[in-house]
Amino acid sequence: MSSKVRSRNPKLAAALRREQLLSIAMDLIAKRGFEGLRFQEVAKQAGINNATLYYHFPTKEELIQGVVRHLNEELKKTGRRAINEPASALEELRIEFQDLRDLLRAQPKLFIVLVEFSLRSLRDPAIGKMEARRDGFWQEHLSGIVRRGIKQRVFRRSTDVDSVVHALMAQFKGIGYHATLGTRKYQEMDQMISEIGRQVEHRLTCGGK
Amino acid sequence: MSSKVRSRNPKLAAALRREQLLSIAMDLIAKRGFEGLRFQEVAKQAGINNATLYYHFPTKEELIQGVVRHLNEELKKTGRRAINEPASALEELRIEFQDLRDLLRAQPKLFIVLVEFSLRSLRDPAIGKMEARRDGFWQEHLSGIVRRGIKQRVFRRSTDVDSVVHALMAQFKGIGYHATLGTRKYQEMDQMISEIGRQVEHRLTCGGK
Amino acid sequence: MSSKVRSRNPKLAAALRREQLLSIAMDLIAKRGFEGLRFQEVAKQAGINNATLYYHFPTKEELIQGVVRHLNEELKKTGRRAINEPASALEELRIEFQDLRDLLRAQPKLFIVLVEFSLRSLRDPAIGKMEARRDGFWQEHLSGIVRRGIKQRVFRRSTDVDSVVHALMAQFKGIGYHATLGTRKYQEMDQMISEIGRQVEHRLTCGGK
Amino acid sequence: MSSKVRSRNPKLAAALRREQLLSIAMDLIAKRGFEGLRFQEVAKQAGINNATLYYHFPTKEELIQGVVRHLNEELKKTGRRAINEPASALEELRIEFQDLRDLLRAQPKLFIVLVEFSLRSLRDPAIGKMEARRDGFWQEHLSGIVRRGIKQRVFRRSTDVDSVVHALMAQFKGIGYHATLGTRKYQEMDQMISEIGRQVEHRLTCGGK
DNA sequence: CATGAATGAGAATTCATTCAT
DNA sequence: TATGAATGAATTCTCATTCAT
Repeated sequence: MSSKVRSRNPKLAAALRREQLLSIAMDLIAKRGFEGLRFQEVAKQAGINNATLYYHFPTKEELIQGVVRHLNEELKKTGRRAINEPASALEELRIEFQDLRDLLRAQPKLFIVLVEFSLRSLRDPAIGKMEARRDGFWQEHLSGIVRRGIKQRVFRRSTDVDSVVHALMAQFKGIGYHATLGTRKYQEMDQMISEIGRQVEHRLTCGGK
Repeated sequence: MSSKVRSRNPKLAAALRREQLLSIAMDLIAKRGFEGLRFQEVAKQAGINNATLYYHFPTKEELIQGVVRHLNEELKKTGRRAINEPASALEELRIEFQDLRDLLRAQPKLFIVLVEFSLRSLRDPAIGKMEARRDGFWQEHLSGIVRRGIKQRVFRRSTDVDSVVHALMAQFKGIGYHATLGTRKYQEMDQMISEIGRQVEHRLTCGGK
Repeated sequence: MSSKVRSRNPKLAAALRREQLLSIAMDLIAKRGFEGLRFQEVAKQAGINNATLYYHFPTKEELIQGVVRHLNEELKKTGRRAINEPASALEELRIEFQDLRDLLRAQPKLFIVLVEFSLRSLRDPAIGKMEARRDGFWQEHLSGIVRRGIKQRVFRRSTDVDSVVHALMAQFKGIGYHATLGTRKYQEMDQMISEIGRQVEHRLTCGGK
Repeated sequence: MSSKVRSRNPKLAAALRREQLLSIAMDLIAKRGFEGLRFQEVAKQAGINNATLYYHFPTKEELIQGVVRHLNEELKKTGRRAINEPASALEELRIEFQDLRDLLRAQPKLFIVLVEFSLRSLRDPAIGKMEARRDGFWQEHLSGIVRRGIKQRVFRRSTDVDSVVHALMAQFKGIGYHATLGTRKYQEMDQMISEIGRQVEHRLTCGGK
């Protein structure tokens, strides 16, 4: 089992094994919850010995922080669609919603783990920092879109960037949260996302206070 | 310490003690997380012996289910404002947002505990059932408002009730989630809530597809 | 529930309640084993409060000793058949076997409890004494039969009373033990008892060393 | 203390340690009873930590089942005398009695543990199965002897194999039971065993119904 | 890299017993 | 007699972590 990961390149092999271990750990967090993550269980599922896992991650804390980074990588992968220079900020925003919808279908686990980490961040400063950093990046990203929208005159001139961005973050989080921990029917989920998308667009593009 | 709860009426005293214990447990869940809830700690904070707590709640599971009920009671208390017959569904909706804002300020802990329970409901069927029930009631409540709004011609005739209600639930959840586990500045929070409120109103009241 | 036991005569009522409690305790020992006997469980099954049971039996040890006495009473009830002056010692012996067979069918629980007490007597001196006393009486009883048999010339003159009596005790115990904790088919049980009975008779009545 | 068990051969060392632990557990059952067996006590007597014992036996149940197997091994060791091709079935039977007598002197604890297990088998299905299996093997073994005796014309032709075998089992159990939990004088014990042996032989070898 | 064995510090739960009313 | 509430002392079991090989 463990031999499958070995290769001629030891550095690569080590990195692969790390990835494998982190992936197992993340799945376990999704399945059993943050506090349900057991060092022994990770090792067992990887087919290695308890103590060997300690070679890769000298403490549970480090394993967890590895999972956070692993999660961030996973989230980045989805955002790639945005690279193909979209026509307008509105387009960009729609892509954000689309990405969310896709990710919800493809990897619902991610959202559960995200919620687990949010809670953990309240108690674990190290996680808190990493979570704040991710939120910060995201906020920046969304701010960019909104600002571009205003500049492009696609969005109302009177738009309050910060409020809208926080609203968007809350809405995105809410969608992920409600979809994975509440409703679980795809159809309902899609209609809900579309509805929120329309609300946002409506408000951002129409005139008025 | 334990004597504070005693009174001439034993039934009342028992109920009060239960409330006290559940309140302590809920606070602990907010502070240390669901899995961080220690039976001993609850007893200690109540000033009673470990085993005495078992007299009141024969298992940890029962204590936890008690906390869910306690939480539901707390949530109901907030909704009372809605009783004073509001003028229209729009008014009702605004009250919902207002209630949310108030509760977020008054008892931010509740939202943390709510998230903890959502996660727990994935793994614990008993909690799952209770959570589904609460969500169901809430959905009904919001559906009523939206339907009344349509009947009153305050909301667009073409409104798809289910989508809107799920959108609202996701947004409310997102607000609580983002406000307690992300941003924590009151001003940002308020602006975010207002922004979402305006989006919703805009979409529900303006004509168009 | 508890009122059923009450009567005009308080002394009688108390005695009846004691009997009831001991009976419950004995059944519990049969069902769950000696160490499985729970003070709380006895109270619960009697429909009284934990603390009330302490009124009747100030300690668990006293409850247990009460059960031993209760068991002895039960055992005495069976022996009554022997009173009707049997013709000979052989007759008496046969009655012993018959009594055993009957008791095994009527109250198999007794034998389980007897075994429980034998084991307990190894560790609990108080029980040990009571058990030794019962065994002593029984030994006397059997010695009487054997001696009468010799005097009546029904049994071999060369019979060694002590050996035979101990053999009988071992056999009776073995029958109860094997029948309740091993075989449980009535037919097999009866044939086994008859076989042993024949062996004993054969040896006791035939000539030769 | 724990180092005494270590050796160059790790497999052997592990097996030895297991044996050591099981032996300690069996002694404790004999001394304190089945329910008096404390995981901690076993660990303490082995000079290892509580948790280390759990490394070897993941649950108390597994430890106990290990003890049953250990006990069976011990019992098998005694039966070896029978291998030296005895002259006749009568000889074989006498060897059985002799083995019993020897074992009673050499390892009286075994009998206590056997009784403990019989009782436990009433409540614990896993133990029940193991006990039934042992009894089954023993029954087969004794049946073989009796059948050979009939074929060899040493035992009465009209012998009912099943009854005799069950009678023998009950008698053997009774001897062990009475000798370890009742009488404890060697002389009385020996005479009792001889007496029963003579009864059995007499009945099996003499003619008559 | 890898492993088997070991450990200390908890954590939940049980139970006989006590006490005020 | 009877009860509800309380308690201390166990006891089983879990888990992150360490260490010799």
